[in-house]
Amino acid sequence: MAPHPLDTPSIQVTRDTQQLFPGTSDNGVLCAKSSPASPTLRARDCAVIEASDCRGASRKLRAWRGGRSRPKSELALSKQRRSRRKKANDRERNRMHNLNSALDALRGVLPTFPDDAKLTKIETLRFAHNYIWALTQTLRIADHSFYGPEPPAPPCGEMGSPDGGSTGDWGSLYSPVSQAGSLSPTASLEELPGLQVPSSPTCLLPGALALSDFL
DNA sequence: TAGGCCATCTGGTCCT
DNA sequence: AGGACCAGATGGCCTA
Repeated sequence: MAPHPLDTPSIQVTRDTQQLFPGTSDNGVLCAKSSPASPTLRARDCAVIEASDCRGASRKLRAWRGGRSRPKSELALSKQRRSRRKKANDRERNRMHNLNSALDALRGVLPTFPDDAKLTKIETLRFAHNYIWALTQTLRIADHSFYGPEPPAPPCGEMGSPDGGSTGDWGSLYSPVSQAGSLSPTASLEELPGLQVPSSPTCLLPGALALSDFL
């Protein structure tokens, strides 16, 4: 298990240590970023902050200068901005590491074929969604078969995914719809651990669904 | 070599 | 004021 980023604060000498907030020009014009930036960044960042240029620029400028507090030197401001950005970068890095850890945990409970195959992020999310949906349907069918024909199964048209049916971009009525099946295992649905496919899938699991259909 | 995936940096926005 | 979250940009790595 990889060390948690929070436990081991990452000390990375990256671009940010070299070119973060190059500072201001002599006349006090703030040029926020000099690294290769997007056109939008170029348009909005390395511009002279003037009221006529930016929305609420005067307010930003006042805030940037420290509001009503004692004005700081340009050097101090530059140091402060650099420090804040570095801390923000660290937090963002940790946040993404946590997100990836959660994603790894999710991968850990999802069956993959072969076992060491690693799903991408989007595949993991789609697979998890559809896998949960399939398990839910399996439980529902199992209940029906155990307690008899009643209560009657809802019409197929009312069976949506676990999120209430309004799946949006996640899928349609039949949730296991392949949207990006880059992983192409040949295993059938019956091979999914803990997933017992009814002998008569009827409308729930039409046809022979492959694992790739869950992605 | 093009395309996909990913990590990281960054500025903006919202919230506490 | 500062943190969380988000989306855009960028560069690196890998594979077909």
